[in-house]
This record gives sequence, structure tokens and C-alpha cells, in this order.
Amino acid sequence: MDEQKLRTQLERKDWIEAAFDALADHGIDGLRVEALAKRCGVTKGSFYWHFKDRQDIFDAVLAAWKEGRVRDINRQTQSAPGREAEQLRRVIDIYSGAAGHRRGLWIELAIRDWARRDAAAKAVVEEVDAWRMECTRKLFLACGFADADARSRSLLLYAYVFGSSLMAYDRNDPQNADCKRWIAERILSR
Amino acid sequence: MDEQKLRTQLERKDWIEAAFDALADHGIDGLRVEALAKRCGVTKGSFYWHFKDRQDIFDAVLAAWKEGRVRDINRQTQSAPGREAEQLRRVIDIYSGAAGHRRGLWIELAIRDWARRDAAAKAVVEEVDAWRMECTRKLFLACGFADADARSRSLLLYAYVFGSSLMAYDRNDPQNADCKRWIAERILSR
DNA sequence: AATAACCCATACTGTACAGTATGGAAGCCT
DNA sequence: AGGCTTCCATACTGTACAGTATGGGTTATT
Repeated sequence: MDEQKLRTQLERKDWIEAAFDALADHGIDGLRVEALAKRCGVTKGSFYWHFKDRQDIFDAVLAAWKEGRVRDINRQTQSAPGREAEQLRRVIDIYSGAAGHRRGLWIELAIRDWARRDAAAKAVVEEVDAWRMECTRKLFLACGFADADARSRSLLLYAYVFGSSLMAYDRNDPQNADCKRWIAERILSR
Repeated sequence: MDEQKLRTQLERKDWIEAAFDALADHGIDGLRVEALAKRCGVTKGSFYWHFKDRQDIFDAVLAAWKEGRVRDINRQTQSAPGREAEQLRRVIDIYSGAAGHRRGLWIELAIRDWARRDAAAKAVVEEVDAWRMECTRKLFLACGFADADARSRSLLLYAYVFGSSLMAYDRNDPQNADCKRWIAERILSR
């Protein structure tokens, strides 16, 4: 009769999920023990049962983020032969804040801000960056671009999408949409 | 005989300067009254003489930042006729973290992170973005690009440089330098 | 049923900090 | 000289928070 359990017991992953919410809403500084407990509907007595201390959930969040980003980019950059350009276009769309990826981008920004002052976060961000670059580089190579070219386009792609999320907060004007299309072409076309 | 004054008295602008340092080092969360006082070598008694409260210096920092950014971009985008492309190249160099602009970029990132959660900061960032876009757009127009084209290239330029500063923390490898050159060309050339 | 393991609440300590109240030193004005 | 203004130090209050100690309730185990 435990087919539902009704969420009465919390696990580490529930706390980590709440931590991602806090990260998206208030940045790394929103990762407060009592604030997370409130989100989970319990008190911090629970937190210190699941985690040694605050640093413990920091580490867990970082690890979970890294794993999720690697899994996502692997999925997003696998392509049927001949459809690589199409796939790259989709990657740009996803990361430039279309669809429902707003939350993911905010978490991304929060973690990158965190990485400016924390060595562990910095290392993880660099690993994720390197792996993403690697994945899209392969797609560009499959599109027939030279190696140095593929590398440059990948860097431009990510710098653009993240920079874009730094600038347009909730802009939706069509003028901007035209620009985005033009830029995507600029990154992808010969 | 007051030609030097030996910095024994503080003014608002000294506090604001210290606030920019704190911002660069620890983000918006480093803007703590007592921490700033320590930077200035005084106690917070002084702070509350110059400022009404913490929000007061927040506002002052925002205003100072906006003014400085507008002044800088105005200076950086004035060009002798025929030299606009050259000038755009310099803008890219400056904002992509060459020279000694590291501190400025870190402040920029801190304020943009701040703007994600503060309406006033968000408004200022959007104003600065709009004005910068306007300035570079004119340069692109002078280079002979069409209006929509100039707009798109400006957006790409800023999204790229800020995104770039989000990724490369203190990377200096030559491979990266090649990429940067390629990207600058991609943004500027026809 | 008794015990143990698991999960959380409550109450506490200590610290960091914002803001206030007040006093005091240094310079200027008359 | 005496008073006033300017600028800062000191001491205080209140709050938010991390971390600890401990107890209690619930479920599983035997």
C-alpha cells in the first residue's frame, strides 16, 4: 500500500529540487536552510538529517546540475545523419529562452554567478562548458565546417545564448524575434 | 592649504567607489554596510551620516553605474568618418575582457545578476542596453549595413561579449584567441 | 509487543548584520 | 572664547540565520 506515499517523507532529491527553485528565484544567496525547509513544508530539523551542513547541499546541487546538463546536451545534440544543421538550430532555440526553458536559464545564470566566487562551482561550469562545446563542435564538423571553424562557431553559439539571457529579461517584441533569426543564421550559415 | 586633504574625510563618492569594489568581489550581496565601512577604514557611523540606509547606496550605485556606462559607450563609439569598422572592432575588444576591463565586466555581471531580482536595477540595465545598442547600431549603419542588419549585429555583439565573460573566467589559451578573432570578424564582416 | 531505525519538531546558542541613539573630536563662524 | 556644523566612534536593539541538542512520533523488524 505504498504506491503513493503522498510525499510525506522527504529525500535528498526533494531538497535538491527545492534548492534549484530557490536558486532560480533568488540566486545562490537564496539557498538558505530555513528557507528551503519552508519550501519543503518542514523545519530545518529535517534538513540536518539529510545533509551534514549547508555546504553539503551546495555540493549536491552542483553535482546534480552537472549531471543534468550533460544528460541534456547529449540528448539535444544527437542527430540523424544529414540533419545536423537542423539540430543546431534547435539547440540555439532551446538555450535562447524559447519554450519553457526560462527556469533552466535562470538556474544557469545563478550558478555562473556563484562560480565567480566558488572554485568548485567554477570547475563544474568549466566542465559543462567544455562538454557542450565538444557536442556542438561535432555537429558543426558533421555539417562540413573545418575544425577551427566548428570550434569558433560553438563558442559563439554559447556566448550568444547566455549573453542573450543576460540582456533580454522578458522581452517579446517581434523586432527582437527578427534579430534572433538573423543571428541564428549568422552562427549557422557559411 | 587644502590642496591635498589626505583623504581624511569621506564623501558619498568614496563610499560608492568602495561599493563598486565590493560588487566586483562579492556581488550584490557584498554590499554590506559594515563591510563597506571596513573597506573605507571607518565604522558604520560614518555610513549612516552619508546615506539614509542601505537602499540609499543601492540607488546611488545604480545611478553612478548608469552614468558611467553611458559616458563610456559614448566615448567608445565616436569615430572619425570612414573608421567605424575599426572602432567597432575596438568595442568588441574592450568588452570581451581584453585590456584592464576585467573589473568592469565583473561589476557588469554583478549588476545584471542583481537586476534579475530588483526592478530598479532591471530598468537601469535595460536603459544601458538600449543606449549601447543605439550607439553601435549607428556605427554599423555608417559601415553601410541596412537598419535591421545593424540592429541584429549590435545585439549579437553585446550578447556575445557578455556571454563570453560568463564563460571564460581567466582563460588565456591561444586557441581561444583564434576563436575570438574569428568571431569578431563574423560579427563585423559582410 | 518490544525494539530499533528513520524522519522531523522544538528549543537553544552563537554570529552577522541593519538600523538607532548618542557622544565626541575637529574645524569654522561670530 | 564660545557656539555651531560636520564627520565619525561606540554602544545598543532587533532580526535572520547556521548549527546543535534532544525528544517525539511513525514505520519496519524480530
